[in-house]
Amino acid sequence: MKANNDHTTRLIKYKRILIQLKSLGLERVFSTNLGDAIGINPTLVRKDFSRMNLTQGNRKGGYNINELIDSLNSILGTSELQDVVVIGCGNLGKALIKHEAFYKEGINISAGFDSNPREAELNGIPIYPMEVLMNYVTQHEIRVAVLCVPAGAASHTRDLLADAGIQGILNFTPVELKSSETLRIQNVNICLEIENLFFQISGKSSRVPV
Amino acid sequence: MKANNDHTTRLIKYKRILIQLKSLGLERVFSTNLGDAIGINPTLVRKDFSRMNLTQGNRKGGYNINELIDSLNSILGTSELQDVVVIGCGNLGKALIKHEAFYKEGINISAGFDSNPREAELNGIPIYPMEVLMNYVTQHEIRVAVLCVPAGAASHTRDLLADAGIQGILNFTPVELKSSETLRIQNVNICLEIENLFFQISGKSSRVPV
DNA sequence: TAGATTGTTAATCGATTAACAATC
DNA sequence: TAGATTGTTAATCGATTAACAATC
Repeated sequence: MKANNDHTTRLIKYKRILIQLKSLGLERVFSTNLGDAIGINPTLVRKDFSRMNLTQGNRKGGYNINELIDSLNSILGTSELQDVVVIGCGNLGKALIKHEAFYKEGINISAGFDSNPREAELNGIPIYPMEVLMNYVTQHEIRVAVLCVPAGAASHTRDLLADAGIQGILNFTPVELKSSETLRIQNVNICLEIENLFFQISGKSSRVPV
Repeated sequence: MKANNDHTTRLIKYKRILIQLKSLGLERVFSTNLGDAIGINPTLVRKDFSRMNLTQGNRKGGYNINELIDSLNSILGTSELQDVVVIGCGNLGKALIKHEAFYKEGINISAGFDSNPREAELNGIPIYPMEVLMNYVTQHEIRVAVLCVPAGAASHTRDLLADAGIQGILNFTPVELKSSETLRIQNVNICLEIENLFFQISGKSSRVPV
């Protein structure tokens, strides 16, 4: 599970680096280059490629960047726009809706939902009341939601989303939600990350024996 | 590194669960309870406690919650407010500054910085131009920054923060920054997490052999 | 050809878990 | 005491890395 996740994350990173290298005019790349770029051992790069069955490297000239990008696209899914909805349009939800950088990276926020919408749209993206969520999600075949509701509403909203047929949630609430068979959850706990940072830099972390 | 990170994350989670259990009136807790709560094996809970040298469980009655919280506090650092600054006051930066939930969890946003501030304060939190960053950070002994600048400014701002003596960065830009000896970086790449979710639910992830 | 890089097997490393004696 | 739970050692598991034959 965790491993698979790490593995996937690396594949996505390879793809991004490759697109950048391509835009710089490069045509071929070595496992060492990719390893350097994402901070891992080149052997692991080759192992990753081998694991995804694209044994297409040339034992002299490395990998063809275009072919590699194609392979990664076919494995990771298209590089076209992927629709998500934002649930909870408070400060954070609104910021994500207005955040233009997502679009550039292939993510399209198709609508926002709020139990009590203060505006009808933001940057041209419609904001609907929660009541129409189920309908909207079904009609537009939305599979992924970004959860930005207050902590108190997290668990209840998770269930709503599950009922509506959502399959993946990026969870920004401080309530840690657990993945199930049909609903995959990625928790982003900002406070926990900050607390973690404070601990790491406190020097106390080295006291914990390895 | 990764391991240590996971270990720390678990310690923080224990602490939070324990505080909640305490607020419910509980006084003692078993390793099984904590394991259930954060979704891990109870042996790992005991191992974690053992690793941090608080062998204080009672072989019949489990652990005393108060003692456990005290121990965790002394290891993780105080539970008092911890000051951070937000760098980059665009949509996301502003949202974090206005996000009141941080305060409840012991995190105090002490100021915001922007290369071109549009307002002097938000929710009573002052917004300063980048020029005064170094001075402010030194004077207020700020050690952790939350980075919300545009992708193009990420790397440059990282260097600025390092020069100013910042020791930890929570990085919300899509540019993956690397930790150094003196500057620890926690990357939160929203687009990557979403892309990961889409892959996980696509069913293709199971094609990748384990 | 000689040199370089891949793909893959075997070795290592570290984290998690099982098992169980200690003991409350 | 008998039963239950801890603390810790040994076993397992999986991910990463080293080594190296294959080959361009």
